[in-house]
Amino acid sequence: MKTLKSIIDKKMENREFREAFDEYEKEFQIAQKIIQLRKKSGMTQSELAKKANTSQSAIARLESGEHHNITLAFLHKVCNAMNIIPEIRFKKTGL
Amino acid sequence: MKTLKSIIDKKMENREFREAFDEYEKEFQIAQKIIQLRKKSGMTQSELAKKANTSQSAIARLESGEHHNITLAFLHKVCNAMNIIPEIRFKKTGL
DNA sequence: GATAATTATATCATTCGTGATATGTTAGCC
DNA sequence: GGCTAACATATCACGAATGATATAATTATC
Repeated sequence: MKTLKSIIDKKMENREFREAFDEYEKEFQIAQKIIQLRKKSGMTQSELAKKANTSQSAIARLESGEHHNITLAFLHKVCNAMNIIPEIRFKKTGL
Repeated sequence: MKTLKSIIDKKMENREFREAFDEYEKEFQIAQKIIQLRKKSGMTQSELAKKANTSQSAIARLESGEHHNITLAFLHKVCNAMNIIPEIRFKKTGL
């Protein structure tokens, strides 16, 4: 029986796919976190955009998690508008 | 007497300058960390570049800390080549 | 000091993220 | 239903990061 999991597991054996998937997941997590933080601060996308000197569409794009190539400058800018500081830590992988 | 610190402190009163400075410092920290991790793994810039599918000049640029607009994708790529995962955490500022 | 290895800097083309605007979609409210 | 607010999506110009290459500068080794 071909479950979705079995298909993904098979794909995961491929290094490129695995890395792309992991990266995508991380960006998605960032997107989710941004949404969470924005709602907690009680702002709409437009309000946050204005405070961060950007556009509502840019915020929507960030929160969509589709583009996994955001710049650190942009992330900082958005976070600053929410009184948040994004910190980066470097951890060893399992390998 | 005009010390360097007094001049910087004065500039720090300006919001834009302060944010730019803070951001610059963070990028510089990332750059330093990358250098540290690369040396610990015993690779040259060229070796790391090859492993990360980029160029030696790109690694040098990253490590120089001059460009504070690196993309997360690029950071991930370089880190992956060192078996490192960059994690992002969101912290509240003092305000 | 010469030579080689490593890193820094410069330049250019290309790709891609961002800003901006407009428009589509959805959900809630009257 | 119509209306409004909030969010999603599309498109385009522009600027900036990246890839690539070459070359200068630095460091290490002899």
